[in-house]
This record gives sequence, structure tokens and C-alpha cells, in this order.
Amino acid sequence: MLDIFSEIKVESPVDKIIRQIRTLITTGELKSGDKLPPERKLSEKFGVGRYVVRDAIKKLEFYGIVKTQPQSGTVIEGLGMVALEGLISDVLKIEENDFASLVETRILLEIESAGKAAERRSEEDIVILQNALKAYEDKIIQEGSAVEEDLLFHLKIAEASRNTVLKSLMLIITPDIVKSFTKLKVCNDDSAKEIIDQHQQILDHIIAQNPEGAREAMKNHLKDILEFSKKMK
Amino acid sequence: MLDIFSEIKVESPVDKIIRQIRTLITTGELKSGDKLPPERKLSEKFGVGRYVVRDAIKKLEFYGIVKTQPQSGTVIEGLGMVALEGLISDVLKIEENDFASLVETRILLEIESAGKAAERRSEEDIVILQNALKAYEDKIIQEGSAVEEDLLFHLKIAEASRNTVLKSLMLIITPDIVKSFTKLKVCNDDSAKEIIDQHQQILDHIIAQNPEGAREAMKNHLKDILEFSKKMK
DNA sequence: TTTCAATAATTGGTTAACCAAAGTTAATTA
DNA sequence: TAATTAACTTTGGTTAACCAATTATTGAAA
Repeated sequence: MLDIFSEIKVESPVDKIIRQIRTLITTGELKSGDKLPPERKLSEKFGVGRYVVRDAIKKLEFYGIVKTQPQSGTVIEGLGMVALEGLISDVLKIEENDFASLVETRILLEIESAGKAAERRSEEDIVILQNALKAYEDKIIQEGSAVEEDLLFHLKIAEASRNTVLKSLMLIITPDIVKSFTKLKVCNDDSAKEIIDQHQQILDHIIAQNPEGAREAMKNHLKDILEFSKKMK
Repeated sequence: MLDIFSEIKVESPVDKIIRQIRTLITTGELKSGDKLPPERKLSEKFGVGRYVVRDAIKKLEFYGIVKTQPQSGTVIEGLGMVALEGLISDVLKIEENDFASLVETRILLEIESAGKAAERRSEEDIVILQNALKAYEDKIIQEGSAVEEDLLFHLKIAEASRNTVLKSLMLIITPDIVKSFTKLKVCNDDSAKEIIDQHQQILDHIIAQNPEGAREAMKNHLKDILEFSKKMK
């Protein structure tokens, strides 16, 4: 009986503002390099408090669409109007990422990280990675599980890859990975010993500066997770 | 003479708050699942306006560290304390990505996108991609250059890959790519015809559902950019 | 006529007060 | 005694007013 009711659309005021600004840009009234009208004018025009406008602008700035300079104004510096059309609407719901995509992408980034780390690692990186691995072992012995330490080891590999963007992207998806893991209990504890071995192998290849070996070891390490994610379907 | 002066660190109040909250978490006073003190108490404790605290919390929410529920409170739901230690400080300066890393990572994502798109594209995707390619050609004929339309074609490929995370990451780095391109004038116009041909080849492989072909075509397409980025050094 | 300085207006940043919803407590009733 | 409800407190959300820095304007002096 309740089926006759459809979910009401509760579009937040902030999203409304973003949508309106997007419209202004797509219609050509605002183009890259232009200064955005002052916040007061916008709030007046939109019939909403200045705070909400500020919020929307902050969100746009977060994604690099606009840049606001204190006591000066807000300028559009992101994509041109064409790309913006479909972009922001997607950016608004960037969080609804499915688990399969997450794992698939993570594997892609991880393998690349391992390969590049093997090519570019410094002596200092080796020490850092060894410490990270040891921290993981200790935590496992103490508490039996160590999701954060596990991820931390992987992040350190990304760091050793000397690719700042790669590392940034890893950082971005890491929270989602942790969330999925703890929610789905992917890591069953009895495989902890095996994971440590795999980590050690990856590290060995990185130390030996063997990119292909590191990539294969990482691929093997993440294979189980990939299998698991496919079964989730 | 001026060298004796070092740049003053103008740490914004927001960053200060984030740093303090991080400290609270790392020292164990706040752990995952805990409710954050109310904004009023925090602002009082930090000796700063509630607005600034709100701002910091919003930023943390963006990165998925905390989750705020209206009229209820803000809870910590992100990573555990260990990973957080080094995370936020890095996340704060996520934008200082160098061009070489950007290109390297872009190529990685693009090749994967092309391959997956060839595997998973629907009939509808084909139409969308053909339209995107045509829009690019038209813009080239009209104005001689079309950075946005170029990127838009690539984004549509990412969309056809049916990997939401992959697409999200592409969206995240796209603004930086555009910025770098327009700043460095990577695309010299005389190669427009060649680019169209390469795009067409990628599309052909996607239509033919030939992943390896698509990957190779994409790799070839981006090779020039990679060369350029290496010369930048 | 041009240049420069002082002042007025405009800008984003910040604060304090107010609002509605959620949670809590206590009193009243079955 | 237990359950329910009503009032009260606390919560984040929003608005309006205020602040300091910047920019535009205007007028005077060279």
C-alpha cells in the first residue's frame, strides 16, 4: 500500500545553488576567467542566505571549478562550459561508488605504485617500508587484525613511487576501502600470516628494484580481494 | 639580502582546527565511532568562532573522516588513528601535484578506461562517444582548438568503462589536466587532424569490443603527451 | 592633462544571535 | 510500577550584522 508514495526529492539548498551556477555557466553568462558576482548579490538573486551561497562556492572551490580570493572576488578557473555541463551533476554524487569498481581501481593503482616504487625507491624508503611492515606484524600479534596498518603499508609504497598524483588518488579512495573492509569483514584473520608473507615479497622486489616482480607480487596479493568482490555481485 | 627572511607560515584558522582535531584523535581522546563535542563547545575550547569550527568539520566531512547528522551530532567514522596521523597533513596539500606525475597517472587511468570500455560498452555508449567525437571535430573546424571537448571525449570513455571509481578519479584530475594544458600549450593545433584520427581508432576498437586494441590505441594517443612531460624536466 | 593620494564603496571573512528538529528528563496517568 | 507525554535542553542549520582588506573613485596638485 505504501508503494504508491514515491520518495520526495529533498534537494539541499546548496545543491540548488550549484545547479543554478552551473546553468549560468553553461548558458554562457559566465565563462572561464570571469569574476563571479559578489556573494551578496548572488544570495539576493537566489533568494537565499549568503551562508548557503558561501557553502556552495566552497564546494565548487573544493573541486577546482572556482577560486576565491579574499577581499577581491571569486573567479571561474575550472573547465570550460562544455565539460562542466555533465561534470558537476556527477561530482555531486561522487560518493556512491560500488564495491566492485573500488576494488578494480584500487588494484590498478596498487600495481602501478608497486612497479614505480621498485624503480624509484630510495634507501630511506626501504627503512620506512620495513617499519610499516613491522608495525603491521606487531599489531596482528597483539590484536589479531590491523586494517589501518595494512593500508598504511600500501600508502607508503605509493609514497615511494614518487608519483604525487598516484598517492593522492590512493588517499582519496582509502577511506572507502576501509569502510568497505570493516563493513564486509573481508580480511579473515587466519590469513594474516599469508598476508605478511605477501607483503614481504612485495617489499623484497621493491628493494631489489625489480618492477615486474613487484607488480606481479602485488597482483597476487590483491587477487583474493578481487575474487571476493566478484562473488559479491 | 632578502634571503635572510624566510616565508612566514600563514596557517589558516581552519587548518589549525583540523590539526587540533587530528591531535585529539591521534592521542586517543577521540576514536572511531565517538561523537565529536558540539560545535559550541569546540569553538569555545579553541577560542575561535563557531563558523570556523563548522568550516573545519565540513572539510573533514568532505574527506570522509567524520559524518555530521543534523540536530544530532558529528561522529568520527573515518580511518583509525594510525592512518590518520600522516593522512590529513598530506590531504591538506593535495593540490601541489607535479605535471609529470599528473601525466603518468592520467595515462594509467586512461588506458584502463579504454580497455574496460571495450569490454563493457553498450550500444548507447557508442552513440554518445560518436557524438562526443563529432563535437570535437566541429569545434576544431570552428575555432582551431578544443581542449574541453577533447577531455570530454575521454571522460565519456571512462563512463563507458562502467567503473564509477575510475570515472570519479578521472573527474578529479581533469581540472588539473586542463590547467596544465592551457598553461603549457601542449596541444599544438597542427596536430588536430592526427588527434581526430587517433580518437577514431580508439573508438573503433571500443566498438569492436577489442580491449587490447583499445588499450594500445589509447597508449599510442597519449604517447606524445608523455614524451612532452618528460622533456619538461 | 596627467599623476598620485585620500576617501568611499565593495569584497570576502568572521561573529553573535536566532530557528527548528532531535534528544532528555521528569511528571502524570493508567 | 510502568508507560506515555509534555516541557526543556542541546544539537546543527541559517540569517543578519559587523570587520578588515581591497578596489574604485574622485579630487587636488604638479
